[in-house]
Amino acid sequence: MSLDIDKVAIKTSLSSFLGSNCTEMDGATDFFEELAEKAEEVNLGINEYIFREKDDSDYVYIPVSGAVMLERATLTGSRQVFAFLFTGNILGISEHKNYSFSAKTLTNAVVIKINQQLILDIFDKYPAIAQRYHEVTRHILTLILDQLFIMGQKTAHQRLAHFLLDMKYRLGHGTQTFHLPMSRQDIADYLGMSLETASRGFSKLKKDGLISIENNYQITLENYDALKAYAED
Amino acid sequence: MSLDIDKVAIKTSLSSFLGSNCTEMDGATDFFEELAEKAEEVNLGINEYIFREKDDSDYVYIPVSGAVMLERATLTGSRQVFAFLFTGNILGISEHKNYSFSAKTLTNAVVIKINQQLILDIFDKYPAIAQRYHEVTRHILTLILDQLFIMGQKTAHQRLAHFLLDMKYRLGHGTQTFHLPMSRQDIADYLGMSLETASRGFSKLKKDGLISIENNYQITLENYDALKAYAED
DNA sequence: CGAGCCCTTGATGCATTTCAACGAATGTGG
DNA sequence: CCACATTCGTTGAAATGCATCAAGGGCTCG
Repeated sequence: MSLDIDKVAIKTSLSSFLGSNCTEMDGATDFFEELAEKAEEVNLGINEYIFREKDDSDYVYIPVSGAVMLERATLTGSRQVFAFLFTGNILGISEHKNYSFSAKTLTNAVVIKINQQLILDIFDKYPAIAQRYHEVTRHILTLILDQLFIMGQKTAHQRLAHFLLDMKYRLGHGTQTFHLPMSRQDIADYLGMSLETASRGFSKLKKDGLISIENNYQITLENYDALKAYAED
Repeated sequence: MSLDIDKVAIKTSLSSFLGSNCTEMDGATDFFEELAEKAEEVNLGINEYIFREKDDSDYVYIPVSGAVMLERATLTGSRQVFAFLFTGNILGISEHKNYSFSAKTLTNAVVIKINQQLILDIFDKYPAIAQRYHEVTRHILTLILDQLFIMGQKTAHQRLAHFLLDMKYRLGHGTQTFHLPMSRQDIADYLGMSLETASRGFSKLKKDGLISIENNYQITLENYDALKAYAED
């Protein structure tokens, strides 16, 4: 009965992105059954593209495990990273006809793949789900506004501090230690700085005793309050 | 019958933001009637706040005339401008319970004020309108992503060039000349640079023959293609 | 005509990028 | 199992872009 187990995983992921309170909504149970039936799981290796910019945006994806990066490349070879996504996040929700960025795995990953049209059809049956879906879109919009705010305001090192606080929140699972799945270059492209400046930022925060670093990717926040104070001016 | 004239203006603005094709949608006519009946027009002076960050986001606004700026202030007195909005744009659509930024007029302005709950109620009656409304939200999201992209990639002068191209598109009405309703400081806070850097950017573009400037605010693009090439690396 | 505001311009210092070299970790084939 | 190559991160030095400080100029409005 491995098929059923798959469907359980899909339902768990769906409810994690829709919010736990969603399971008590009218028609939510039916909705989960129907969507889980038609969604599919995809296994991906490291550094694989889930979709590319300007591809037809026919699908929405939800990572079950692993980490994903949203990026856009320029003509001249530079790159902007828009977001890092982990388990329970959602990709492609805000796209119209074509994706406006590429999605690339940072690790091996399993993602749920759902047809957009399927979701639109389901909205007609379950208006409460449609409402929740668009709340998620609006939430993403406020997250991007926050990111835009940070990009405009902060110095490079402060932006890095802010990034680490965000990663602690999303990857720390209640602890001060977490593993970064992305490279220094990825971080630099996310925060709008050079690789070297990102690296120097890590070194400075370490020297000041705000963080400690093991094997480049394992980070511990040694003084959460001080790091927060540093990030916020 | 000045009231009826007001309602015509409201309907015109609604259709301009919902897209002209929307008037041919099922139920659109009824929708316009109903919304225009319950919406109200507000007259505002220059430098007035339409709403402030953290106010209850009970209303959505659509400028009929004038220009509006979305901004967020920091504890330390600096400021990030998120967007400049003109006739037919919409404000507050993506907010959940509280606004995540303030909206302030740059000029005298007339805006249509619509209750959010009213819109939600109307969605139940006219699903096609709900669909279109959420398309607008998604479109706004892609615009902010573009802005984030620019903030990360470009040098200060290139960001300014990009800004001017955007303003030409939105304010030029097909010509190469347009009037900027915002100050150098507003532009600087939008593009994440100092007032002086913004000013130097204008001077440089003028010196290079890409633009000409009358009275500080009246801009003409003298060489659109060259400006575009400059903006895009 | 004068006051006040905004914009421009110059000079200086600092933050960040760029160029370059080195070091650590990982993987490969002999 | 050990050279070797490769990739990625760190660090230093030089150059550059931008912010800051400061002064002056042009509009606008009373």
